[in-house]
Amino acid sequence: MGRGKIEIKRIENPTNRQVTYSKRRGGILKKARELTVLCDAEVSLIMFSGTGKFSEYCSPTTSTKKIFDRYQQVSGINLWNSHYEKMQNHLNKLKDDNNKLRREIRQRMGEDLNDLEIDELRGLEQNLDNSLKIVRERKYHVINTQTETYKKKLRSLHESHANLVRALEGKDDNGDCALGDNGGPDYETALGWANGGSQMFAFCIQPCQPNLQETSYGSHDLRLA
Amino acid sequence: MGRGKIEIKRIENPTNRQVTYSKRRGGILKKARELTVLCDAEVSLIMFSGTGKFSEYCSPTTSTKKIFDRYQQVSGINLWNSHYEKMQNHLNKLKDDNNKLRREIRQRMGEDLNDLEIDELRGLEQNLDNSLKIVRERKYHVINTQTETYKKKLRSLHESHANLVRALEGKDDNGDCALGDNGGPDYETALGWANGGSQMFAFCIQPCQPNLQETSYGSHDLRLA
DNA sequence: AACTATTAATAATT
DNA sequence: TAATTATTAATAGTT
Repeated sequence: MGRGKIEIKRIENPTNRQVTYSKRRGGILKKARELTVLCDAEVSLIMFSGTGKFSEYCSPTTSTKKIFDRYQQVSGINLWNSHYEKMQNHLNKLKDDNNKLRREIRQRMGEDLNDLEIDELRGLEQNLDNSLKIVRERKYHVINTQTETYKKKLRSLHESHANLVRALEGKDDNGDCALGDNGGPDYETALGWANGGSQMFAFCIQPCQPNLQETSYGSHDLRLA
Repeated sequence: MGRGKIEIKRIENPTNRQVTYSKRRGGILKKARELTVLCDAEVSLIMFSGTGKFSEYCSPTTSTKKIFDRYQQVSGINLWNSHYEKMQNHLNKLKDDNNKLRREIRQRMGEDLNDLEIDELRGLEQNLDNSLKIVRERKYHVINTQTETYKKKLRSLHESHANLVRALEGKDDNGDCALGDNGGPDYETALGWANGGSQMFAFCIQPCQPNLQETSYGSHDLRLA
């Protein structure tokens, strides 16, 4: 298509080459646009001339980035991987670790036991038994500590109350009370005991089927009970 | 260029559209090739038809990835960043999950209990207790199943032995024995019992401090004991 | 950059 | 679905 047929090989004359590039660039861009419109295709065309001049076309329904993403999906070539191979490996390792950890937790919850050999089962049993003892001990320790705290507060409250009664008995029968913020044991703190107490003794009530979710050990359910 | 001029607008007939796509795709690919050779340009052409069919051309002196990299340099649009960020976020989430899972396992092993509230402790205790029961049950089930298998094998062995003795008593005192592969209970299988047996009764010996590593529940240590 | 002779692409048809 | 062909579109060489 021109004044004569040409061989498809590099045009040696630089000026000619540049001119031809310019003309054909226009042509192929037009073709890309037409293909997009006529056939509602999505096209990305990127060109660099021999001198490094950059041109592109991208169908208006999409973006170069989207085309790239799609290109990867379809071609199976992951362009990011080479860039971020280490990260990808790290990611895969973490995923794998997570799966293993989840499996261990499931097994520690009595699920997924079918694959375990007898000695693995024995090990798990032994381990759970041991852990249970430690947790139980810790629980009693916490309960004792809290109980001690509440006892002290209660004692302090009693004392304070006794002082109050004594003070009132020493005064006239007028309802006015001179007691202000004297830095002594306050009622608010002492009353906090009521909440702590309900938690403290709640351990007697235990649901038949603990609803373990995430790492809450079903405490929310218990708290509501 | 055809039997008639056409308007550049979407071809409504799907078959026609598909045919035109196919033809023009070939045309534009050829144009891209020619531009590459004639003007030593670098060209990347990616096309998706309306039905999702994917085609591409890339100048042989380069690669799609190189074109993308160059495209970014020239256009200033960073195509990797958003991906990098996504990956980074994913990575962080996985790390976080990982830590939570590890913490849960530590707590299920009786470690790291200091941060737990009393009701969380109670939940954990309850959960461990429950899990222990399930694991124990499963262990007994496995032991029983194995025991039954070994019992059957033993019985079969005894029978086979008795038959052998009877056969020998009925024959002359010559050492020759006519017993061949008669498909009866074999000694190999029966002898396998010895190994199984050592595992079977090993559950009486339990180490004081189970060495839990990975998901092995210290079974390797036990196996060596 | 514009022109035009010529080839190349392709729309309609088979 | 794949060839054929009449026609338009692209463009090589020229101005």
